[in-house]
Amino acid sequence: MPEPRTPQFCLRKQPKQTRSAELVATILTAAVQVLEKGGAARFTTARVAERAGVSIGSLYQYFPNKAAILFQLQKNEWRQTSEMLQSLLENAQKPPFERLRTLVHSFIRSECEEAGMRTALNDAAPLYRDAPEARDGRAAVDQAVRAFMREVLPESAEDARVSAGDLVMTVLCSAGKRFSEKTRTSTEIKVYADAVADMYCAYLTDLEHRSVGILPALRAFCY
Amino acid sequence: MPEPRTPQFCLRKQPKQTRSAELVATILTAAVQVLEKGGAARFTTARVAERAGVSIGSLYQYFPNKAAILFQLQKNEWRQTSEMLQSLLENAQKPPFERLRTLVHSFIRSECEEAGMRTALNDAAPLYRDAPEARDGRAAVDQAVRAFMREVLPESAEDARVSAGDLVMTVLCSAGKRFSEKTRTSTEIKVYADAVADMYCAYLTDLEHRSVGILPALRAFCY
Amino acid sequence: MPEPRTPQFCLRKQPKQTRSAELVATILTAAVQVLEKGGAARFTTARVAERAGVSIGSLYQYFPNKAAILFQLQKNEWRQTSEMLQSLLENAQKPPFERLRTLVHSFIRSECEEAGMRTALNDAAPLYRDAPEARDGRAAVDQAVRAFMREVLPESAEDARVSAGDLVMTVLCSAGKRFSEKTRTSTEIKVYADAVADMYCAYLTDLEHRSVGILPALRAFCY
Amino acid sequence: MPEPRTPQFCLRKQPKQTRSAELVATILTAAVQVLEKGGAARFTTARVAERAGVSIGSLYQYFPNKAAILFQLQKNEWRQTSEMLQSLLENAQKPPFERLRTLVHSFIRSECEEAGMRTALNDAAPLYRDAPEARDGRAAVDQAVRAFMREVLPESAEDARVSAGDLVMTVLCSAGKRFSEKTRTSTEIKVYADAVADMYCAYLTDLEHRSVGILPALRAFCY
DNA sequence: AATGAATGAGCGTTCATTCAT
DNA sequence: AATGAATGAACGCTCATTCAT
Repeated sequence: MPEPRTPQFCLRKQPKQTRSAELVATILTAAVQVLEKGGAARFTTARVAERAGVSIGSLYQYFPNKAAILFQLQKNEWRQTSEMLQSLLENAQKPPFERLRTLVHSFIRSECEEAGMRTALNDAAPLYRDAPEARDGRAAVDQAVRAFMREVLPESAEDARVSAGDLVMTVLCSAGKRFSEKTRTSTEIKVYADAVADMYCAYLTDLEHRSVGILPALRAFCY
Repeated sequence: MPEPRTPQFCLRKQPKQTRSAELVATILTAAVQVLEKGGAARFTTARVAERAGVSIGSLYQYFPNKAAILFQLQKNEWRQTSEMLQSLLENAQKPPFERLRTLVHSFIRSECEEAGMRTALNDAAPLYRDAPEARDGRAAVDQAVRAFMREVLPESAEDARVSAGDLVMTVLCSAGKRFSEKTRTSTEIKVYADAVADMYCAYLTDLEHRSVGILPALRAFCY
Repeated sequence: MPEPRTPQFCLRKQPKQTRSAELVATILTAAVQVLEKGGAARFTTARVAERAGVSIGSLYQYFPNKAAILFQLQKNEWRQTSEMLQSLLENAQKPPFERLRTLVHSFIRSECEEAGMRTALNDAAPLYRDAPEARDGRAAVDQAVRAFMREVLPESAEDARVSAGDLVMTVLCSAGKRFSEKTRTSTEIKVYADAVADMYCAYLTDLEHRSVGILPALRAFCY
Repeated sequence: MPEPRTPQFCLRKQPKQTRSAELVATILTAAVQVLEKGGAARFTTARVAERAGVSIGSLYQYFPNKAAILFQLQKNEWRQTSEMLQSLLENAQKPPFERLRTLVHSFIRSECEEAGMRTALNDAAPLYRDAPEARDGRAAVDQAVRAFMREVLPESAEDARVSAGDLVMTVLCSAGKRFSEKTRTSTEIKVYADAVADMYCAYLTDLEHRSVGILPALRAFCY
């Protein structure tokens, strides 16, 4: 069994002590600022350390390399987004499509709000993209999405539901990222989010109807 | 008199002579190989020159800087895709939605085929992203898309058509890019492309019906 | 918010610690040697670092760029010359013209002593010439010169004194530089310095006499 | 007898044919323009050739290297200046000191007029400075100066005259160069040139008087 | 634990000069 | 004679990472 290569992207030590945890937080905050200010190209460990008011040596005591900092940033983004999506999807108070619409709006708005940082983080993606831990964050969201899809597509086959859920999430992420590349007004965001939500609703409605055989005629139109 | 900022991303000399054109082609081919082999991070002018069997000086006689090479690669990609999309959209033989479906399939398949190079090219985007010439390639496609939308949404308002066309293209591009990040089997591609096409068809159908007032009931389902 | 153009010609860190100060001194000494040995054309950061027995990275930790090294050298020259000129001008023991003569001798001798380095430094001037800090060194000397001129030309108008002082200094600098371009014997130096001093004395004497109206006849000789 | 190292600074071929002579002239004119436009740092053979509308190959057929072009430029400057100085010095119509004053004015004005080019040429001096032919241009002027000095200092010893002449010329050149480093108004030029001329007149007058023993008292003032 | 000075491989780019055509 | 494509050594400079203190 080959020894796993040590310096990956994970934290060097689990910061149990409060002191350490604070330091990590400070560094990550500084990293965000550096990323926002100068973009991925100007993101250097020296700048992060300076901004954090910490020596480079200390920085390297908690992060094995530059990529690890960026990866941690990305993980935090994912966790945050993930929590938002979950809470919106599980809110049983509202009808499913209304929840979906809200989710689209929230997601896209949040993408636009931190566009600068996200673009920079995205530019830096090549540095941490290969991390195996990268997809761990998705599990929780995936589960919530699947549960949601069972509500919306009760009659469809399970694999159809899974793939529909994947498509919805993939499109949301990618289109959100693309859309937020430019600065957007509040109105632009609303219009775009509504269009995406409309598309989702039409798609999911159609999908369900097809599986229960209600609209064969409509489907024929596609060919 | 402010010095004209000559060296942007355009070619240094229009290669009129066959000799020059060949050299440019050789360099671009080498660039693709370097990009595929080592990704954006290992893409250096020296490596490109070496791979092309050309001195670094010769390389710089045709390209003003590294970004220009990448930009030229991107432009070629764009042109190629653009031509494909146009020819598929304008093919009046098939019904619109079938054309759309074919287009989605072709686009996503082509994205997946050169995934490695495209990903690397995308990683390098920060280097040429700000080029003013970057959006010139879209004009032709945009026009074809608008014409197509007039076929599909004859009753809708013009601005609704434009925004629907934008959404369709944005989603296609971004979702295609995202999807092709991983290696995909032919089946995965088909399933995914069908799902996207289904989504588009449902969306556009719904959009048109709404504007002619046929399906108010279906829309109510969304809330 | 325009990025503050940090890296000019000043030192990157004020070398507070002895360690740093020593390193800076080592680098500057090496720079002088490189300059003397190979002239401005062969003055490269790599050579300076190598000669200083220091990595190129270390060099750049203290100097933001090549020009900064040369500029520092120039500043040191200026400071040294400046101190010499001041002390000679203010020495109230000797009569003014004797002080002036001593000054000319000292200045020209010192120019000739380090001629090689000074010529090279001068050749490199285009690199740092535009520095705003370049003229700060002159203030102290200017003041001393003005005070001296008040002794020598007590009856002349203030602006005449200022312009006479400027002329004397300009001529001294430029003629000294030109003269020291070739290797000179001690005798040549003495002869030349005496000639310059004679010229100054004659000029200043004449100037003062003219303003007090003593020698109108002598002036007539000029036309 | 060792074969003289071929590629020095002289022209590659004496351009006997009109065609060649024209080409050389074209190149030199272009060189001046390149020098004026971009300074010494941007002075490249490629730019000169392009500006001259000539291939680099042709350029190298007439000039063995870059330095040779600059050297030729410098020689032309010298010849031009030289002719001006000679004609002014030899003009027997006016009294000597008036000629000298005119000369100073003309010289400094001409230095200021082409300041940009001259500064650039000076910056490039390290490239051609070592040419042995460099001092040939001075012979004619030196002779004219010596003749002039015999007029002004008829009673002085020959070597005193020579060294006075040298001083006058050295100071004129160097002070002119220094003075013309900044852009100057017509008034500034006049004031400065008059000051220099005054200095010369006072100096030469004093020198002559000293050698004929007229002003021992004045001389005493110097010590 | 914390520091930050030191390292040096590596990068993008220029330009004087040559030489096959 | 004229061309201009080709060369490649050399440059200035950055920055992730280490390690002696």
